Amino acid sequence: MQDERRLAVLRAIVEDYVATQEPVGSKALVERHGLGVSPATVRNDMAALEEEGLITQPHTSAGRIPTDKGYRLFVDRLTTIKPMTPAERRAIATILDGAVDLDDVVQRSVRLLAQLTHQVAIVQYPTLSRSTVRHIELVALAPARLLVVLILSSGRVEQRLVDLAVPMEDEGVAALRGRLSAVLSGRTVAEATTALELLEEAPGDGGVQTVVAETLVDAMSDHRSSERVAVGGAANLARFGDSFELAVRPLLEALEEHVVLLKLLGEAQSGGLVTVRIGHEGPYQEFASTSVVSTGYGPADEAVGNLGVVGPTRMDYPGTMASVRAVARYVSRILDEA
Amino acid sequence: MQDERRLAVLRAIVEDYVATQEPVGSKALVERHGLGVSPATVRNDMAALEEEGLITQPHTSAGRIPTDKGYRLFVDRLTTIKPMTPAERRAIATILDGAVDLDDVVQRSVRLLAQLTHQVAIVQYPTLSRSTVRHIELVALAPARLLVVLILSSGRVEQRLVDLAVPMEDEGVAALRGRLSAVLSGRTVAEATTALELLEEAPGDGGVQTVVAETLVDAMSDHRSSERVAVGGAANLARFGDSFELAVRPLLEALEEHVVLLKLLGEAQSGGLVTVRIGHEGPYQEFASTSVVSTGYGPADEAVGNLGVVGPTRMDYPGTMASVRAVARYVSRILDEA
DNA sequence: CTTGGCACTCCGGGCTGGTGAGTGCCAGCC
DNA sequence: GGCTGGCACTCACCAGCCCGGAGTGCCAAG
Repeated sequence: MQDERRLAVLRAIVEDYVATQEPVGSKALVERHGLGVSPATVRNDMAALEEEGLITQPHTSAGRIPTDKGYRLFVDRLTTIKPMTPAERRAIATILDGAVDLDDVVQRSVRLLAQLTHQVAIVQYPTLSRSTVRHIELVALAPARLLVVLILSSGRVEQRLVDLAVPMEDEGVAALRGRLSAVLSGRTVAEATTALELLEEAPGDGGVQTVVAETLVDAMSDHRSSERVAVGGAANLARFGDSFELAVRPLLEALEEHVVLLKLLGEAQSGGLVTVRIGHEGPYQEFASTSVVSTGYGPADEAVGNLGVVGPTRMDYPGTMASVRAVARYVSRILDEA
Repeated sequence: MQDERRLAVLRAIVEDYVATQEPVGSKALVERHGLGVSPATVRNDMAALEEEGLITQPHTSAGRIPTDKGYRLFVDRLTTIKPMTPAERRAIATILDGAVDLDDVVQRSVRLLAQLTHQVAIVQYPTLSRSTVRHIELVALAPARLLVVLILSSGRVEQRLVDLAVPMEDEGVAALRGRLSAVLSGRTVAEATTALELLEEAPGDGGVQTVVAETLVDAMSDHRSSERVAVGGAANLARFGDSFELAVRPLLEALEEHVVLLKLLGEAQSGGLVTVRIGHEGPYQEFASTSVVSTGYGPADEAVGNLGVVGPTRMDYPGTMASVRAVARYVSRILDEA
């Protein structure tokens, strides 16, 4: 079957090009990979592959490089995700198990992912929308000043200061805390928000209830809508090698635009599936020469956030996919335990 | 006085080189600046300036560029900090006044500074060491689980979860809170830390006091020693123009090493003084072609943190210094009000 | 001390020719 | 029908070369 051989040639081209970063020619190909045919045969195959739009030559009579379509086929059909070595697994486990709180988990994940893949890593903070209210605390710091603490099942703690128009008795604070706790405890953030909006309307103790409810709604919506991300491994941008202006610059600018990054990460994929967005497949044409490898994470198959890396289309897909998947799994496990 | 003219020539060279980024020759100099002498005269002056090590030529028979020493003299004696325009002042005020909490102030400052200077901005989070303990709260989330909340005068709120070996009565929690509050309230973080270390020793209620004290010490030391910084405007690295490998890469790598950034910012300068560290004057020789413009900020002349920008030695010092100073002042004012 | 003149240096761009990697095609072979 | 060796062809890349231009240093005169 010369059809199979052609795919083998495509795979060899992708692997070589990723490794050397140079167009790969027919002769080098047969030497490096053990396909038992002559260069001339490979040339014919290459012509066919080019016909199908899977590879291309940067200029006449140079070697071939894969097109986005070529990478796509490679990722979909020609590769299996490399398993992580035991040593790598241990390293991941040790680093992530040392985290002290949720933010620390996110920050460690970003660093880890950047190190493992030698690329720019992006980790989305877990969304609150699916987490539930575990506890609410009101603390009177001063007669007319309240500290509102909101603890969610995801482990996130939000706190806000509220200045009151009128001073408030300790019993009043306790009563309000009791009321809020009764209404909100165990509810999801979405449910809690609607419940609070009702409370806001109700006339209460001199407007205190209203302002506290507003604050809580604000605290909940804040980190749900303007979802935050952590970025790491910007130094790996240097790996783009050529085309500073073309590829590195737009990325550098995007790194501080968290909205753009979130869009790059894309929709959450649950169930351990890793999404690969190659070059122009993405939402921005500025990133025509970058690929995004991402996946969702979260306890028990329920995605509460995404993480992934972005790098040149010419990247080591099997290895990168493996790292992304492995880190997502460990993060999920940690969230499960917490 | 030809001595004065020589300094004028130096100033002109610095200004032209900063603007054009190209070595500046004698002819262009007399044309662009109105020094009423001939190119030949300027050449003599240039030779003298070169003799003193203030300027140099990249290669024989090219224009001159300032040396680090030349920039130093320029900054020290030849320039006054450009005042900000009213429009700029208003912009700064509007942006910073919109901040909702301490972290937001820091993040907005970084963005602002990066925008104003078109360079990489660094803002250190306020240190805790000078702030005092305003309030301590213990909340029993579960029989054997405590939430510890620590509120500091700087406005920072730290919270930790503590798992207890044995369950604890509500009265015990209240008593412990009272004891801690009595010992710590109003103390500086440093004082509080030593006080807590004594408490740790004392045998208490089944080790609860010990573990809570440890947690508090940890929370206080955490953000004091590993002081955090915010970074912004990484995209402005592109402004380095040439010498990607030489200048941009080390910086790109340093941007995630917060320790390095802190060292770059240097010692806090209070009293509105702006520090300029030019090229090799800094602590790292990798950054021989970058300068750091920084200053301290904090309420009432008491520096609680630094902020600044880092950019190529060839930068607009007067403008940059003005921006850094202006932002530091506004941030200080906000901290004063809070 | 300043100025105009002059010879000198050297970077940078454009042109040229040689080299090598790689291709496409064709005719022969299994 | 598919594979192979051979061969002519095409470019990118590099080194060498030349040349113009910007800029300098020096000198002698004002």
